Amino acid sequence: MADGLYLYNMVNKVRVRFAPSPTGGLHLGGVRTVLFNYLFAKKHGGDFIVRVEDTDQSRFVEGAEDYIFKCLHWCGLTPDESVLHGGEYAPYRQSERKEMYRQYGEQLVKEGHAYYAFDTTDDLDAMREKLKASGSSSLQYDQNIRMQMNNSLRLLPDETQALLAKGTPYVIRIKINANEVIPFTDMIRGDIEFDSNNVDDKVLLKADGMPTYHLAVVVDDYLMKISHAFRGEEWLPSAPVHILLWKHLFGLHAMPQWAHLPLILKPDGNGKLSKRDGDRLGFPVYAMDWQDPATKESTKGFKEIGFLPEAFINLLVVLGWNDGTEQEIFSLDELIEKFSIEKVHKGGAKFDFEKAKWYNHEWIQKLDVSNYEDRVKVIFESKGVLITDAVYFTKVLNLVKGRCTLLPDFYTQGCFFFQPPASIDVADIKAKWNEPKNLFFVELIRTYQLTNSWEHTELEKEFKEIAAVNQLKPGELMGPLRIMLVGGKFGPGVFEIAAMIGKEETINRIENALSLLQ
RNA sequence: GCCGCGUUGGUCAAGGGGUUAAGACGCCUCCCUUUCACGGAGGAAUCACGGGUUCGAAUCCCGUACGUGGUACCA
Repeated sequence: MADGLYLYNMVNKVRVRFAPSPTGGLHLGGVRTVLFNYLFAKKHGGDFIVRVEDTDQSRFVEGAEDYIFKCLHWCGLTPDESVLHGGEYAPYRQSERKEMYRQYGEQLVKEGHAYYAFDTTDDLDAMREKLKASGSSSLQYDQNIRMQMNNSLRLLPDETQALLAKGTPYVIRIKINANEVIPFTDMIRGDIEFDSNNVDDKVLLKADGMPTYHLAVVVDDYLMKISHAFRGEEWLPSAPVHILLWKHLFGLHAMPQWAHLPLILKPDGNGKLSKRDGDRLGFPVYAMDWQDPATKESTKGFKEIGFLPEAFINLLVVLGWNDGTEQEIFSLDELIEKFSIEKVHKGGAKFDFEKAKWYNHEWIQKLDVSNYEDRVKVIFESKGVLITDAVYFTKVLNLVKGRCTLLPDFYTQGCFFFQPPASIDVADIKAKWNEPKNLFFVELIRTYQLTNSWEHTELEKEFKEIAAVNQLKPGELMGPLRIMLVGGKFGPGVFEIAAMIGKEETINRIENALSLLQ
């Protein structure tokens, strides 16, 4: 795609928006849309606006709006303007802008680009049944059918006025002209053309006085001076309606540049990734834990299962974008520098949870533990391990971080530094246990009690000396020692563990295990 | 059904007329490690299909198939 494509709109400040509906948890795809918006804005020194699209009162969910802002905050994607952050184009909640939309709807009617429609739900159902029965290829309310319907196009002006005066419920529909080509340029997909004969007369203003998405998005993008509009691919089919609305209302020259983002697909099959797929396959789909206030059903989030925000952002951005090099790990600052909308793919990408975890593992290694030790501490304390020595805690985290993929792994990999193992795999030791080994450990305890240097190299040296004297292979003894100290075959070097937990604790654990072996 | 969009290993993908068709995740083998990981070295595995255009096509064109999105007074 040519670099100059979207440049003409760069004369004005870049302003982008994320426009969520407060209807539930924030989906991966939603966060990625935010991310692409945010990166584009920041790269070009622009503003990132969050506008709440709550025009469908029947789908409104209490708490969802607040939750969305919490997710954005966790991801580090802070809006410049929003319901929460204020801004000169307030209000940023569409329900509070309700009155603004009607005048544009009326204007369109006055200018002949829209009309009043009085059809009831039953009328519409009947129309579709009729069309289906007649074998029509389209079931839409469009130019072919509108003159048979109950609207101001077919009715006499007097009849329309009478209905209006009576307070008959009505909607405003856009009037799509026949035989028109509606072209537009998408920043990702290039030139696209729609035939107006395939576009239906969409409802613009609902009977309850609220705008539909189609009217609201155009009016608000204009009023909020949006320069570039990114949204999911599912919006592509309704783009012609928006283009026409821009043409009639504000002029095409003022229209933002569009980019329709590819979808995030389920790992198996090809459909759009849904919350259900996550439940079924065992991974989260929402950014953070979400509980539906009505059903009380709760859903796990990436944050809560132990993802770092840096990793979450990283794994999302590469789902449909990369900078053309081999680089895979990007910080937010690097992304702002390197992101380009033209490099976003056209096709959808299947979500791969294994790779997602790999990103988190990489970020755990890359970041200093100070970035996440507070969160890890909460995990330890939730399991009943109180952290009293912060320095010791940090040391442990550094020792085990290499083997951690998700934050809770720090607990499984490090809990034995704070308390004796909950269970010891005695059976594993017993399999090859004999009296000489028993005597070795008795002697090891005696030696360790007398040693004055409690340092891992020294402990290892003494351990091997005793083994040599007793003509035993150290390798056959280190396994048992590890199990005595940590409970199983995992964790860092045994002597490092012994050095960390200290003389008294080491000896206690060996003695305890020996008694279990009797 | 109609309309739109898409299609490089199992997955994410680079590549846009001439390449041994990068790299990553996952998988397998080996090395390192007397644990588990990390790390290192290898390996298996890909251009949806059919026609063109061309000296030459994963790359350009046309079909087909498949997938997916839309087809609401939902966004």
